[in-house]
Amino acid sequence: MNKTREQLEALATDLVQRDGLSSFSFRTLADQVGIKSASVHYHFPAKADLANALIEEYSEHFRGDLEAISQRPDSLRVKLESLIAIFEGVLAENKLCLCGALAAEASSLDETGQRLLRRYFDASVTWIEETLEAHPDQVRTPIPPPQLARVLFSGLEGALLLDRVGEDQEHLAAMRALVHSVTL
Amino acid sequence: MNKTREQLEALATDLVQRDGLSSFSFRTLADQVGIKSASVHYHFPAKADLANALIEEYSEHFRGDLEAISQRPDSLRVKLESLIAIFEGVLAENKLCLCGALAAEASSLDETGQRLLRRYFDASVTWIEETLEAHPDQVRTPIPPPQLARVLFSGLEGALLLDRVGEDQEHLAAMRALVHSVTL
DNA sequence: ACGAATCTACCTATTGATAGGTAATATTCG
DNA sequence: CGAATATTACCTATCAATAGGTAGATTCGT
Repeated sequence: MNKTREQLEALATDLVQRDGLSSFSFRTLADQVGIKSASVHYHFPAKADLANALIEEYSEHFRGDLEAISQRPDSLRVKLESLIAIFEGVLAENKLCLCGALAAEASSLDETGQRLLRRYFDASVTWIEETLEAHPDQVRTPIPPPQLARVLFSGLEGALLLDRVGEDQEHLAAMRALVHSVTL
Repeated sequence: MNKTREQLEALATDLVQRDGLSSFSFRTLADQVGIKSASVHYHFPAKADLANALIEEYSEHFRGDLEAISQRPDSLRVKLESLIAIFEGVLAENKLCLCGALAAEASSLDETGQRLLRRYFDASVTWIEETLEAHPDQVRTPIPPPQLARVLFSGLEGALLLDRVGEDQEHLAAMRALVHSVTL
């Protein structure tokens, strides 16, 4: 049905994750999808609207992935490893987290976009926090869940950033070591 | 003597750390420094050359800060806290790490720029690693220094990214908690 | 027939970059 | 020393390309 809009979003998401929001134009998108740039403006009046749509879609999708992990009857360690696996998958495609990429370019977003970004980070950290609190017996560190959750999520975002310019996946691997040491 | 070039570099560094490399043009720089955009090209033939100069300067400066920390007769914990303080200073100015910001936009760099970025991250991680190894008795975690160093540095880079879009400094604060728990 | 989607055909502003020139400051060498 | 020669640090003027964006006509599915 709304195939064009979906194609545009998919393409734009990919490009943002690879090279950032300012690495492509409406013409880039139009050409690849096979329409004219004016038609892209029909779907997304301005570039900030496009960015906001991408953040919402990405957040929703990520939220779904996290819920899927929650549903499984795994140990805390396995759940956190599944979270890391998501980031490893992104890295395998030579991409960044969409929201991480946009956070570095936050001034190109409007107020709504920045709020959406904040909500994404908040939701992610909160999920980790709740996951930690759901398995209090499997946490093996004096760091309280709220702080540990923040260390884990910013660690993952940073590791993705560093591992992409680096040669191997040292940083995400180190995050695995951290998870291993703080879980039973 | 080379005041113009230095002004251009200082201004460009600031702008990259705030909004990324594509947030400003040679004209932006020229106007603020009071010369013509063509004259900016005299100092930096292309934008990638400017980026490379910025990375080199930033890396050198950061390297100096790290060496200053090494020189001081502090405990491991205090040394790592001094490292965090550097990042807190950057956040206080509403900026990102220059190299972190550029890493999100790595495709606008040339091969040299990407190598310089890699070298910056490598050097930083290596410094942490060596600092940890210099105080083996003060490390209180089973995570080996190489991995711990990577967790710490990607954590700091990520925390900066997240805390800047967020309202407070939750993530850098959490990094402090981590350092507190892994050092004696 | 109607509205959603796309088109043609623009516009204005800006981008990074180049060519060619100029005045002042250094450097080199008879 | 002092004349010849570079070099530094700018300038004006201009380029083709691209940016995001708009107005209004047209096509297409239901």
